Amino acid sequence: MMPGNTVFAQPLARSRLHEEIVSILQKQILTGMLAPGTRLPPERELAESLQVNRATVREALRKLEHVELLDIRHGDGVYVRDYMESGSIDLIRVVSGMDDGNGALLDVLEVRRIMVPEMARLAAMRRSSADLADLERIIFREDSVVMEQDIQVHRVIARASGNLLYTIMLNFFNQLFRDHVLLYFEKKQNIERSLAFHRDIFAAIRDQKSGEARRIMQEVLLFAEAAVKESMARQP
Amino acid sequence: MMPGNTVFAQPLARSRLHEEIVSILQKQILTGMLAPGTRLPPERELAESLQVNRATVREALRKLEHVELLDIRHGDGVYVRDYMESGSIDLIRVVSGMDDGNGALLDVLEVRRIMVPEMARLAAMRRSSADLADLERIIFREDSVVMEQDIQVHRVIARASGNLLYTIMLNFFNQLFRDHVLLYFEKKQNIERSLAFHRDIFAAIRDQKSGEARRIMQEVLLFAEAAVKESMARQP
DNA sequence: ATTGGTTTATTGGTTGAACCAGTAAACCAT
DNA sequence: ATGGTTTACTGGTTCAACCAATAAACCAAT
Repeated sequence: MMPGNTVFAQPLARSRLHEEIVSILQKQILTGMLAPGTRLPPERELAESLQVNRATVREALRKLEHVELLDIRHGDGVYVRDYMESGSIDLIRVVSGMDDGNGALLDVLEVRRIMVPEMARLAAMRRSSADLADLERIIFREDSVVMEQDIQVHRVIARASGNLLYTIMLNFFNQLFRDHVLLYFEKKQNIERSLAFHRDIFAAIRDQKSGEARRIMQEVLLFAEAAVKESMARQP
Repeated sequence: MMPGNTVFAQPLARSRLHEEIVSILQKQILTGMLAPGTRLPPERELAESLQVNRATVREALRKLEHVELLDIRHGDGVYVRDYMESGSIDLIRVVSGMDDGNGALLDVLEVRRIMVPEMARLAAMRRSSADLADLERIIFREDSVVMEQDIQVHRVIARASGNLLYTIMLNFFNQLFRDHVLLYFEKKQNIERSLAFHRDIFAAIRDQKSGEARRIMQEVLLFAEAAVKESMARQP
């Protein structure tokens, strides 16, 4: 893969104004500065105190409503909800991005360690011949970058599991650990570990050996997890 | 519990205008009517064709951006993303609410069957004495409604697992199956099943028998799952 | 022919000032 | 005490602009 592209890899998305407001309020809610049940100032006041238009404030409040951090009641007001009662996984992204957010990342790793092997097991049981063909095409292609190959392998396995939620959660994991994955595939030994994994999981899924698929997935996850934790320790 | 409250149980939330727009676009994207990569008309045109103000359109588009169904690019335009690449669990809610949405609900049940017993196992291992006290207080209280009791039991177990993601996903499950849970606790035999479950899981967690906690949780989940599937078959 | 800078039309982002619509609290009549 | 009415406040929506980023067309220099 192309080395040294860490600087201009991302388009450095300039934050939009309403996203700034989201960050400010998010932080205050998650740190408890704004306790659950608290009633926020009216939109008009918020807009004035933030020196911003009311429409901009509204777009920010809307986002916080979507992640169930706020309760917006027409004619009444805006109330802070208890984030421990939220059912929005997006909250994890927010918490992960905070100062001591690595704890949340460890939580995600723990859940992934349980879910993804099970996903592989189901995939081995349920895979169609089309799934198998996709997997083979992805794995036995010389020109491709291993990292992209790896992501696609997981994606096809998720699809083969026949469970939409697995696909979505896999995407969620990939997004969350995007930076760590980039680092992971810098090391030659990790790349070789992945290639071996691709070979083995393909065989297991081809032969519909569900237990073995599960085991293979679990092993590679533990391996990758150790690498992630190590890089987290270095760059907190 | 109070019977016959099915009519006025919910405040029949009148949909806000921007939510209507969200529904319309969501449907078109998830059914493939709007294919990934498609560029939406400019906000101004959308507003005109929907006979609605641009600010209202924007709040709708914002929501769809949050669930990763749209990609909004300043100065460029609004593009439809591939929902199979979304990492937003909220999508499941949307899919579940569609015509053939029960498939998605079955997917969620399948994941829950894997995750929640593991959550109980961790809770038994990690529970603090405060967690245990909470659990005891909730379970051995005569005046409470069993359904609320049950939800709180699960909530404390999630908290005791020490993993924030479990708490959030549990909330997600509860919200998704809210209606089914209501039906579930109409039946006397189900209530008794839950009371026995509370007793057993409490003992397992108290004695920190993690394997047993896991097994007990798994059994009650399978039991409840069967009931949910049955009621799904009756009321699709 | 390619590169790099400039212009321009288009599109999302933000603003200000209104008005509509739902809520809760105070108030009043019964 | 109960039920209906008024009122002040708050979120929801609208309208009409202007700001800012993008892409495409264009142009100039190499």
